[in-house]
Amino acid sequence: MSCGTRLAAQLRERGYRVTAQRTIILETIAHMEDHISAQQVYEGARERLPGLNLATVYRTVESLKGAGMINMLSAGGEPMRFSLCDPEHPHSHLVCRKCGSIFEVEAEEIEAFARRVEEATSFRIDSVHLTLEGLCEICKQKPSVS
Amino acid sequence: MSCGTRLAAQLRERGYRVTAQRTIILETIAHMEDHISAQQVYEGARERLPGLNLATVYRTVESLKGAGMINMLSAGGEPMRFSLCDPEHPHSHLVCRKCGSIFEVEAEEIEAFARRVEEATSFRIDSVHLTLEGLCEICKQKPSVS
DNA sequence: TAAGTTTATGCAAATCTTTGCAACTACAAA
DNA sequence: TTTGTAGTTGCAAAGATTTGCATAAACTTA
Repeated sequence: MSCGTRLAAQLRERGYRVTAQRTIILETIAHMEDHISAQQVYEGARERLPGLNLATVYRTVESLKGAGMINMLSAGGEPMRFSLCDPEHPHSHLVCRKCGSIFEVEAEEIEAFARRVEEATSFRIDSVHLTLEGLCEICKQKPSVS
Repeated sequence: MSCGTRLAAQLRERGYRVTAQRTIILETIAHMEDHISAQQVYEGARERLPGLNLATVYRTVESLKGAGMINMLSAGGEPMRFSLCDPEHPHSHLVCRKCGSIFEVEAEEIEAFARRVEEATSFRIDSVHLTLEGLCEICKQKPSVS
């Protein structure tokens, strides 16, 4: 079973229709190393699906997030970025608000926290999103605020 | 010492200049009950400072976040919302992705997690942001995806 | 308190993201 | 297969957010 097929099955399983757009957008995100922006997803996916529209990219990532298949990350000021979910290794993001670099941090205990909240409230939580913002080692050297 | 004066002192202390715009925007956010959008901050603040520009609101909330004085919350799809920080009661947000309702959840342990990450890495973390997205009690009744 | 330096603001334009609507397509059921 | 229905997409327009640049204001130092 190919990577694309598996992802498609997962999509369908969660009640979403499997379309060429969704499949290709998902694969585009899956194959990129880093967290990528809507524009990058658009450009990458369009090589395989020329008629693709940017609005569809936005709507699709929204659906994919709803299906719990991707993560969305909005680092202060910068446009939103996406990456494939890895349920085995939940992680949070460490973002430098000066240079924009992004690091991933293991965060299983955050998942545990979410499960406790889920039990304590009547919510069904299907997406956990922790971002730690600050200054990276390099940027914190130089003072200057703004 | 009035509320505004205290906030202004806090701003200056952290290296930011105290301007009428910043003071009024901060007070506007402080006096609102809920998390409010840029547009609402703009409208509220403009009653006291008619010449105010929306771009200034955006730049100011960015600074205020940098100063650790406000929280920013982007609930799936909806525009960004802001609220005053309460260092005594760090909290995370529980957002329903269907009806958009927002609840606050105590989250001191998340702060503790951030402090550990800060020790383990070379980052200086000055803003912690946890959002739990899902379906609230009411919305999780009705099935239907999209 | 006046001058000088640096940062913040307003304005307009650019970018990023969402939305309304009509045409299209996936999937279920016949 | 064919048909019916509901969910998706493309397109264009609207809405949200950021940015460049010239001017104005805040803070520092004398």
